Amino acid sequence: MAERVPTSQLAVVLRDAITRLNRRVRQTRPVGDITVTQLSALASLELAGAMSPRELADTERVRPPTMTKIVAKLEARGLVQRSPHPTDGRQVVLAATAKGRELLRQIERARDEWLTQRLAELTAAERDVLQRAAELLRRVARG
Amino acid sequence: MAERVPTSQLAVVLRDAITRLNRRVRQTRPVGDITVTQLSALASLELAGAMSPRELADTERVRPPTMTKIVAKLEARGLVQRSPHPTDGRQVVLAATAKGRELLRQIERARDEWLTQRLAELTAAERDVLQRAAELLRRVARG
DNA sequence: CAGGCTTATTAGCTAAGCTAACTATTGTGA
DNA sequence: TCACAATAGTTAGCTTAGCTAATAAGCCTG
Repeated sequence: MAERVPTSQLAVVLRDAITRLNRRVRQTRPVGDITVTQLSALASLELAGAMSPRELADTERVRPPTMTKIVAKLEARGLVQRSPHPTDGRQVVLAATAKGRELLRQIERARDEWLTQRLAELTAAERDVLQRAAELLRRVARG
Repeated sequence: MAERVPTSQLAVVLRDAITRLNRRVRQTRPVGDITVTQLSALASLELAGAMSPRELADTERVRPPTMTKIVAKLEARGLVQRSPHPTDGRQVVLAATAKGRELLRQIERARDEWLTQRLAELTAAERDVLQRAAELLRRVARG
C-alpha cells in the first residue's frame, strides 16, 4: 500500500499533515472565551501539577515576563491560584483551580468532538494505524 | 500491539500527540527572521498560486484587515508582489516573488532536517506506520 | 555578612489578531 | 440610466502575546 520513500521525504509529508490538522483542531473555538496561549498554560498546570512561574514559562517555551502576563489573566478569571512557596520566599506556586480544571474538561470535550466525528468516518484498520502513529509521534516530539 | 480503544479516546491521544509535535516543529527557528504568521501566508500563496487578499485571508482564517498588515510586511521584504486585477478594479492580485519562493525552500529544509533526524531513529516498520498515518491525517484535516 | 545569583515583576517595545468605519469600484433594479 | 446596494481593500483603534532591559526581593556562599 504505502510505498517506501526516503526518510527526508516522509518528514515533509508528515510535517505538512500535522500542520494542517493542527490548524483545523485549533479552529474549534474554545468554550469559555479563553485564548490558545492561556489554555495551553492552564493545561500544562493541570497535566504536570503545581509549579512556579519560571517552570511554567520553561514548559511553555516563553520568557518569564510573558508568563507573568498570562498567569495574571488566568488568575483574574479564577482559573489559576497562586500561593507562596513553603521555603523559598522568592518563588510562587501556581495551581489550577477547580474552576480551571472544569473549563479544561469542557474545552477538551468540544475539541475532541469534532475530531471524533472525523475519525469515525475511517475504517477500523485506518484508526488502528493512527493509534500506533500517535504513540510514535509523541516519542518523536519528546526526543 | 495497539489495543483497540474507543474512537473518542483515540481523538484525545491523537490531538495531544499532534499538538506536541507541532510545537516542537515550530520551535525550529526560521532562517530568514520571518514570523510564523507571515511564513504561513507566504506558503499558502506559493502552494495555491496567486490570489486576492480576501481569498488569502479566508485561506489563513484571518480577517481582511489582518491580512492587509501581513501582506504589507511580506511586500516590504520583497517576498510578495501585488498587481492590479485585470478586470476588477477593486481587487488586488498577490503572488510570491522568486525571493519569497527561495526563502520558503530554505526554511522547509531547515525544519525538516530536525524531523528527518528524529525519524531516522525509528525502525523502517515504524516509519511505514507514520507514512500511512500522514495520508490519513491529511484526509481528516481536509474533511 | 557583603556581594553575587535566582525569582518574579514592571516598563516599554513589536507583531498579530479583532471590529468599526471609510473609500472606491462593481453590479443591479426601478 | 442611474441611484443605491454590495464587494474589496484599507485605516483607525483596540487587546493579546511575545520579547529585552531594568528593578526589587530573597537566597546563598566565601
